[in-house]
Amino acid sequence: MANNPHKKNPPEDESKVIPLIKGRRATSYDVARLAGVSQSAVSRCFKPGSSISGKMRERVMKAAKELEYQPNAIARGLITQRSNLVAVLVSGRLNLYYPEALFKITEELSAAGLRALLFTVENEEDAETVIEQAWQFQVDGVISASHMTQEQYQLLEKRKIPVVFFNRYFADHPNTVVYCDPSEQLESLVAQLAELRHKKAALISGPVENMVNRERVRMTKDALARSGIQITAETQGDFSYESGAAGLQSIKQQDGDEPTVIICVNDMMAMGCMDEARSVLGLKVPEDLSIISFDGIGMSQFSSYELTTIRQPIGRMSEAAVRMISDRVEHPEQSHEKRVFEGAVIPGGSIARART
Amino acid sequence: MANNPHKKNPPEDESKVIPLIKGRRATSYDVARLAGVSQSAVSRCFKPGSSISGKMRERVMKAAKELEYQPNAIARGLITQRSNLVAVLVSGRLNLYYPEALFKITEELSAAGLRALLFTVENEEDAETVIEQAWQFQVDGVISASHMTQEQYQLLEKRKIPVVFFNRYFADHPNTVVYCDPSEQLESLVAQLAELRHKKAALISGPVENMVNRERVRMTKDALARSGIQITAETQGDFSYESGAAGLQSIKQQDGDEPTVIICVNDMMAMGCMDEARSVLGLKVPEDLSIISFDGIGMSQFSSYELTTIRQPIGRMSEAAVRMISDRVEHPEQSHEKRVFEGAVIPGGSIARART
DNA sequence: GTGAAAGCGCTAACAA
DNA sequence: TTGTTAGCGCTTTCAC
Repeated sequence: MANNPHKKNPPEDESKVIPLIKGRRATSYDVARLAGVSQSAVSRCFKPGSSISGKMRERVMKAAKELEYQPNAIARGLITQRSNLVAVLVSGRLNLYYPEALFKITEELSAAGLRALLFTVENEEDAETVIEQAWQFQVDGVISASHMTQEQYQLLEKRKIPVVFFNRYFADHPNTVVYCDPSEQLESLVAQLAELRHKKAALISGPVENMVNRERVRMTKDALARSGIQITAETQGDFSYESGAAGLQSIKQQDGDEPTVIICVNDMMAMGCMDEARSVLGLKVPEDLSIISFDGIGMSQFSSYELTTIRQPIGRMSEAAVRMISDRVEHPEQSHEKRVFEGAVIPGGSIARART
Repeated sequence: MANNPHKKNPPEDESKVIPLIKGRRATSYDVARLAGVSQSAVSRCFKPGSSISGKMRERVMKAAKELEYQPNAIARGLITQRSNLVAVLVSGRLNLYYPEALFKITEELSAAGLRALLFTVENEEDAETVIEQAWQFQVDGVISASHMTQEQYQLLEKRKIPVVFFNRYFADHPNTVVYCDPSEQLESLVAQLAELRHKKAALISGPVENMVNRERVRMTKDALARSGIQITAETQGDFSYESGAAGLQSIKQQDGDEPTVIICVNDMMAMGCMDEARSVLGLKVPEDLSIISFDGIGMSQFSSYELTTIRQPIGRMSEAAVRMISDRVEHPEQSHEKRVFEGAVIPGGSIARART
């Protein structure tokens, strides 16, 4: 080990003191030496709530400023067993709705004194390696807005790493979750469709392994059944714009009665669907065809679309997720909690009275 | 310090050995003890390229697997002076084009054995605190796709933290940059406009402090001048959809001849502009009004828009940024480099012969 | 309130 | 090839 400036402060063995050579980062020892105090005093100055005299604090801070000293968070993490790092797992592709949540989560984490270690997860193997990476980096917690198997979750549990799920959860396993339940709003939206004389609907769903998709499909079918609206066609997309467009084509090619309304599991597909209806099939939306969907992403309200959709309160959900993860980091044995937010209907302009 | 299982392996002072109590994370000492080897042997097994016998490796790996041991990256970072962390600075709001780059960068970093520590930066003060945070966490490097003052950059330089700028740089200071220069493509696009008989253009620019904006404005004016197209109106937006719509209104209210083409500094504003033209002003695009812009974000090609725009090769740029940052981490004294990518015209369908 | 000393879990120089 | 040893920069008892 080349340059070891310290270990025991005074008596100063001048021959061994490395005088902050160029480029070397100042350590608490350097500050202590300059201020003429012990290293532990320096440490205390940078720990909020330590008992320290004003005079001491002043001296130390002056020296610290002079040396541009900032405590080394890595070293601190090593001893406190707290990295202040939170792994944030998102799936990069699909769904342009996650960026909004991601940025909000990052900001909130920052405000809570935590840093976001970002991981993109596209599939199960990714999740596997990401979990190992996060573990190696001693993350204090995980916020997962991406796919994860139950085994992977249990591994994290076993390792006592708190996890908060964002818009997904395991029904048969206790876990901490922030979630949006749009069922009430869907109910009223579907009732509205019934009033508008819609009798036949088509459904464009998302990836079957995706929980948000499954839930939305389930509640849509329930609501439609209750309102006496029949599903005449159903097709599966992958949440993307293109798959929404393709979905409409597939519906048109299916036998059975023409639907008067298309229900898309997310906005992105609804936009694809709407564009396809207008520019390829020459249909007017909403006059010839109504469309509703879920998410309420920003672009769904651009005037080309003005989707009638059910918005998730992304901001509050992100805030809640961060609150929950920092609570769980502080109190690991705390019981699980599920925070469910309601959706909100954005009236938009993509529904109208059914063509008869 | 409650549980200290080690310091010196054999002779095993059984009274002091803590037998991996529940929940305690296995350390290299635990593995060493179980495998009956020295702790440093364990360390070597996890360092690629260490000289170690097959037999030893096998024994150690078996024990490691049994204890689910993974090296502690934080502790490793403390001694190697390499955190393997790279700060990624993005500006959250505005511009939905950054998410694409962000996810790509994260993936590439991951492939290079580096982790992305994500920071959102909205203004100069944010940048200030973010830089301090990054410094505390001993990041090996910074990829900045957000605002940063020259002083802030110099601070990072002084601290010997390599920085790669994404789509921005300081002209009067050496720095490492990945950049997209769309001027050639713009030249040909403007020539095309001239052929289409456009004589009067309006410009919707972005925030003046933004470099990409300034560059695009400059080269647009140059190109227009060379092609003999006059700028009859100019207005400033903030890169957002809404400001694009407002920009068009502002242009319409300005005195002077009606422009036949609007040039927007990014796609998002162009989309707002197009929607405003169509749905509020009742204009047909491109028949009544042509629009061109910059970026080539995914949604610019949705059939509602089909913008004629100049795409940035985000994927290659992200890849380059990561390559450059890991090079600079490895070789800090290496000279600066600027990698400039060309744009690519997406023909789209938002330009036509000028109305006369 | 302050300082001395003991590590957090790891790597790496050195010796064997 | 393997083990011993000395720290990386910090926090935290424990005396004083």
